[in-house]
Amino acid sequence: MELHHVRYFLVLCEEQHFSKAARRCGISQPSLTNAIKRLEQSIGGALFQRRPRAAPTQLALAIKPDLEQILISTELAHRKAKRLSFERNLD
Amino acid sequence: MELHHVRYFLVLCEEQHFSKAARRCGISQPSLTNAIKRLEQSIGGALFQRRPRAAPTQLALAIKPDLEQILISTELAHRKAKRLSFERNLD
DNA sequence: AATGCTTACGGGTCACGTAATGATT
DNA sequence: AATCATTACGTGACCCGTAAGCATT
Repeated sequence: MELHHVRYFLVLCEEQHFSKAARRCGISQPSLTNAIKRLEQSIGGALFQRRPRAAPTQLALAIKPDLEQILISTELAHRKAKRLSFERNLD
Repeated sequence: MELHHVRYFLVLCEEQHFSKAARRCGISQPSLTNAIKRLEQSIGGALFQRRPRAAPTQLALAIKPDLEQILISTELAHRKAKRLSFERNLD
C-alpha cells in the first residue's frame, strides 16, 4: 500500500466512476484500473463493485476514513517539511 | 514522499548509521543511500549529517513525530483492511 | 452502437544488488 | 589499513499511456 494508491482510492470513492476519477487524478483510465487492482491485491479483497457502477464495497467504506486521515496527515507533514527546509536554506 | 521512504527514514533516525539501518530494513547500504537522497530531494533539504555520524538534522527531528504517526496509522489501517477482507471472504 | 472497465503491449523511471570509488579516522 | 557512505552500472518491477478487447445497456 503506497500513498498514491490511497489518493486514487479516495477519488474513486467520490466519483464512483473510473473514467471521471482518472481524469481528476490526471492519469488514464487503464492506469487507474491497474492502481486499484494493486491496492486490492495488497489488501486481499475487492474495494469496488464494477457494475453497474464503481461503488465502494463495505470493506472500502470501512477503511475510507482511516485512509482520508492518513492522506491529510501526509500532506500536512510534507508541506511542513518543505516549509522548514526553505526557511533553513535562508540562513 | 512515499511510505517506504518514511520507514527507512525512521529506522535511520534510530540507528544513526547507514549500514546498520540498511540491515534492519532488509536492503543494501547503497539502496538506503538512494532512498534517503530521494526523500531529501522531495522535501528540499538535508535530513542527515553524514559525518562523523548519520545524525538527524533539526529538520529531520522536527518532522520525525509526524512521520512516526503516519507510519503507525498506515500499518493499523492496512492490518484492519486485511482483517476485514479475510473475514468477508469467509462468507 | 455506445459506454465503461479490463487486458495487452511498449517505454520511462525507480528500487535494488554488487562492485568500485571516495572520504574520514 | 579500516570503516563508512557514495557513485557506477546492470536487472527487474512498477507506473504510465495508447490501442485493442470484452461486457453491459
